[in-house]
Amino acid sequence: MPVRPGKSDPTERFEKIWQVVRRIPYGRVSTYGRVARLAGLPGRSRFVGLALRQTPVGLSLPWHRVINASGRISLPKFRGHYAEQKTRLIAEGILFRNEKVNLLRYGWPNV
DNA sequence: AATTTGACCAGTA
DNA sequence: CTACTGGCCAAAT
Repeated sequence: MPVRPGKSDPTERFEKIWQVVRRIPYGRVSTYGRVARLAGLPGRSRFVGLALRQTPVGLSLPWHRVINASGRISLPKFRGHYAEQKTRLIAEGILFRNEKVNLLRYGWPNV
């Protein structure tokens, strides 16, 4: 029993985010803002980034399908998991053009 | 308890 | 295209 079920466990607040991310289809991407809205937390895109950073190992989540509203990967280019995220997206057939993804083509949901 | 941080975003210049 | 701003607000420090 890791944690007292109930309030002060922040992990619970992240679960709604994770549920939405899990629904992003293979070969498509979503944005922090869209995920926040679909999770019932409109305007709290930063919270999505936090939730993804806190993703437990073992929970296989398509975190790489979440990019920013500009179509770019929101990670430092020469640090972190930038390369891994890009590789995973390309492996799903998503094309990059100057480090950017066309959200009109790959964005989910459409609006 | 107070302050800073942040895998964001839309607007503006 | 880049750079900066104000808004956002829970989590982390």
